[in-house]
This record gives sequence, structure tokens and C-alpha cells, in this order.
Amino acid sequence: MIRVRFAPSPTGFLHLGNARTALFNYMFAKANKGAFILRIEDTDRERSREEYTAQLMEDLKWLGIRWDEGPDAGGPYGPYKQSERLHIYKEYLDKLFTQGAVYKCFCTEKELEERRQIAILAGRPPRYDNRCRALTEGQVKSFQDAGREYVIRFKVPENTRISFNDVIRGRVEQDSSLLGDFVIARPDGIPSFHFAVVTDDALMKVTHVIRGEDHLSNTFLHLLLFKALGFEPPQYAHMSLTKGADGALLSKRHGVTSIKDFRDKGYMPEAVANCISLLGWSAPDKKELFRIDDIADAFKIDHLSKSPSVFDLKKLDWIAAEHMKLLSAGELSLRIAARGLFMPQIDGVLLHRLIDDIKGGASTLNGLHAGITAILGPLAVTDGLKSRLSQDPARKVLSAFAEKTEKAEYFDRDTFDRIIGEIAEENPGLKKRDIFVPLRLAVTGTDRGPDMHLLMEIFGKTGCLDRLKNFSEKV
RNA sequence: GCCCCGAUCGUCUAACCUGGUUAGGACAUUGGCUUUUCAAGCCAGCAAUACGGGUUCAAAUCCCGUUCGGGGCGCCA
Repeated sequence: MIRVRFAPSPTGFLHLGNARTALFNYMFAKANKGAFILRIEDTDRERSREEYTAQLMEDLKWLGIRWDEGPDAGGPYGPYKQSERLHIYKEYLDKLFTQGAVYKCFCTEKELEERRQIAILAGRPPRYDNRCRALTEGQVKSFQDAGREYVIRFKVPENTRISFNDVIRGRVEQDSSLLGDFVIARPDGIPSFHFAVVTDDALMKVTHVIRGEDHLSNTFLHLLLFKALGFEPPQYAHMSLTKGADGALLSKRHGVTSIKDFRDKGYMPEAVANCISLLGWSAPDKKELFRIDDIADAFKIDHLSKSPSVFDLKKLDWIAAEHMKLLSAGELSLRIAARGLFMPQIDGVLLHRLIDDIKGGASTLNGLHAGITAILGPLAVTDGLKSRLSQDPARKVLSAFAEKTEKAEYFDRDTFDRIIGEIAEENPGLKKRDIFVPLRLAVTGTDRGPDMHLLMEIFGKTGCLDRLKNFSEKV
């Protein structure tokens, strides 16, 4: 049985890049009928916050990602929060001590930092120099007696070629001599990322670790730990990272990048998920528009690109508009209502026709809602509008239209067409656009929008005349 | 600095593994059509194998180097 996990640390909002990692893990699990585990990596006590865990889970669910095992769902290998697994790490840490695979390091952070700077200046790799590894028992004892704090470091074997077969990248290798002895437990006994990850992946029987390329170099350390602990390592798949338009890794300064941001803007979850799945991956049939759950079964992990990709908001807007078109007006108004946005009070059938007419032009629910209210809401007569309509032929068209409409007994589609036809006849020089644009401007305040027939139907005879009158009074 | 990874249109990508394509698609952009403006839709155009060697009858594809980009070298994850 294939088992994968997504292991975020609750130090902020779920980011587009992390969401993408979660999504690929989810799809991989689904495609292979495996299990998807959510594990919260909250060993950084200073930065981890409980509310971020809740937010993380909410964002994941919003995107349509469900997990089989996790802090809330439970599961056979829990607990799924690292802060609740401290006793487990302690057990394995003791084991490593017994084996002599680790040692106590009394270097202070300040010392370490100084030596790091010196190393960089001297052109040496800024890694730990392993000096506490050589401490005698007596030295260790006297340090401890003096009450000095210590961390636990793992003894990296010397001159060993570490290599593994990455599912996406193929063979990857490095010489262990380049690696310094790394910290696996802090003075308070809390494990470091490396130690917690390896222990948990092993104990949770994770078969495939799908994560960002930023962890590629860490994998060498993890492999060493797996070996020391006597566990079989999982398969690794390191995905390319996502960058902003400037080529730098996607971060807060690129603007809208957290899942919460997209949600707040009114993007629909299926569109966001669709869009980020296209970063570094393409569906076997080359389709670009889909719902994740519809294509997940065809997901192939080795189809992932090795090179980083740039997130393009324009493409998201297009995908989002396409998803908008796929939904019915009824569904769309439900979703808008669910956001706490109010719709103007007009006939439901007409409203739905209006939504169907303009939904393809919007990328977000907020945008769609704004479009609707802009059309139906009170008309703001701006100076720009005034200057465009206060001269002929616009002026003439408007007064002719008002006059004829006033006289008309009915105000339906045919009547409207007839009136337009008459105005055209009476003003031979005018193109149809010369008639429609002023009319649309006077009635809706904008030169773009849905079909005029629909608009006239929505406003009705009196509505139209009121709007025209309101306008002429202000000019 | 050292190590690891990568490189196809402006962007996302297909073709790479298993050498032979007019290097395909999508977004964006440009033009046209349609039209009840705009949008949408439809059609068309622009646009790429980073560079240099090698292997081969043949290289985007395999190999080496250069350049460029990213990541890592934390008591962050």
C-alpha cells in the first residue's frame, strides 16, 4: 500500500507552493489508491502557532484536498502532531546514543555563528566543524557539571558516497565529507526537523516522500538517519519549485500567493487547484481544464518537470473564468451568497440570465458580483459620462429613445428593436454602435456589459425611463 | 566559496527515457471575422530547443564543457 504525507509546519498561511506539494501528494495517493497523511511539524516552538494549524487544514479542505490520517482524522500511526510525539523521538534518540551514533555538542549559537562567518570569509564551506565530536568523557562531564546546555549531533560517517534514486530526478549523489555533523535534538530535548521527519516517516510507514526540491540536499542527511535507525528509507520524489515573475522563489512580496489570499479575492477553489496542478506537470491527454478529482486517477509522478516554473496570474484568471462558465447561474449565485455578498433584488429568472450572460468575463466570484451590482445598482453620473453623452449625436439618440419609449404601450424585445430601427432611419448617418453605446452608457454607466435586450427587460419601461431621466437631469 | 539540481516561444508546457516531428498545444500579445458597443466566440499572425564541442547517416533528444538560473551548506522546516 502506497502511503504519502504532507507535512507543513504551522508558521503561517498555506502558501501556493506548499499547496501544490499537498496537491501532488493527494493526487498520487488517489491515483494509487493509497493513503494520504497530514502531519503537522510543529517542533519549532517559537514560530509554530496553533491557529495556523487550523487555518492550514481549512485551506487544504477548501482546495478539495482530503486526508485519510491526520490530527483531526486520527489513524493507526498517530499522533499526527510532532509536538505530541516527543516521547517517541526520545526513545529513538536513546537508541542512537546507545549505538554511539550521536554526541553532545556544547558549542554556543554565538560561537557557531562566528565560526560560520570566518569559514565563509576563508572560502570554506560554512558547515559545523565537528569539534565536539572529539570531546573526551571528562570534558563532557565537566561541561555538564558546569550546567552548560548542549545539543545532540549526529556523527556523519566520513568519505562515504551517499546516493539515492529520485523518482523525478534519477540518481542523485554526494560525498558525506561535505556534510557537517548535524543537530538532531535541541537543549530542551525537542528534535530537529531532520530527526523528526525521518522518525515519523519511518514509523508512519510512508512509502513515498514527495516534497520540494529545497529538500533535495537534506535527503542525504535523512538517508544517513534511516540507516542508523535501522529503517528502510522511502522513495523520494523532489518536485521543482515555483517562482514569481522576477525569477525569485515565490514569496509574500509577490503579492497574492497564499491560498487564503486567493480565497479572499473570490477565486473558486477548483480553479486554483487546477491552475497550480499545471505548474511543473501536465495531464497525459494534454487537457488543461479539469477538476482535480476527475484527473487524479491518471496522475503519474514521473511526469513532473525538473525545472522550476513561474506562476502566472493571467493564466489563473483564464482558468478561473473557464471554471466560472462551467457552473450554472444558480450555483454561482449560491456561491456568491455564501461569501456574504448580497444580490440586488430583481426577478430571479432575469438575474440568472444576467449571470449566464456575464459569467465568462469574470475570474472571481467577487468580480462577478461586482459586475452584477455595477449594472443593477444605482447609476453614478460621472464627469466623463457627462461629456460623452452631452453632445450630439448621443444627446439626440437619448432623447429620441426616451420619447419613443414613453409612447410605447409595451416594452418588449420587438418594441425595443423597432425603436432602435426608427432612430436609425431618422438618423441615416449613424451606425448602430452610435445608438447602442450612448444608450448603454446612459442606462448602465459603462460601455460594456450584457446584451441590451436583457438589460431593457431587467429594467423595464419605467426603469429605463427613470435612468434616462435621472441622467438628463444631471447633465 | 563548496555541493546538489536544472535549462524548449514572454509564461505554463508537449516531443527527451526508447535520436528521424514543418519543434505541437495553452495563456498572454497582435490582426481579422462576427456583431448590438465592450466582452465572449471563431479564424489567423508573432514567438523557443542558452552557448560550444563530441557521438551518429541523423541530436531538442545521448555524452562533455561553458554560461546562466534555482536550491543547500542553521539549535528553520
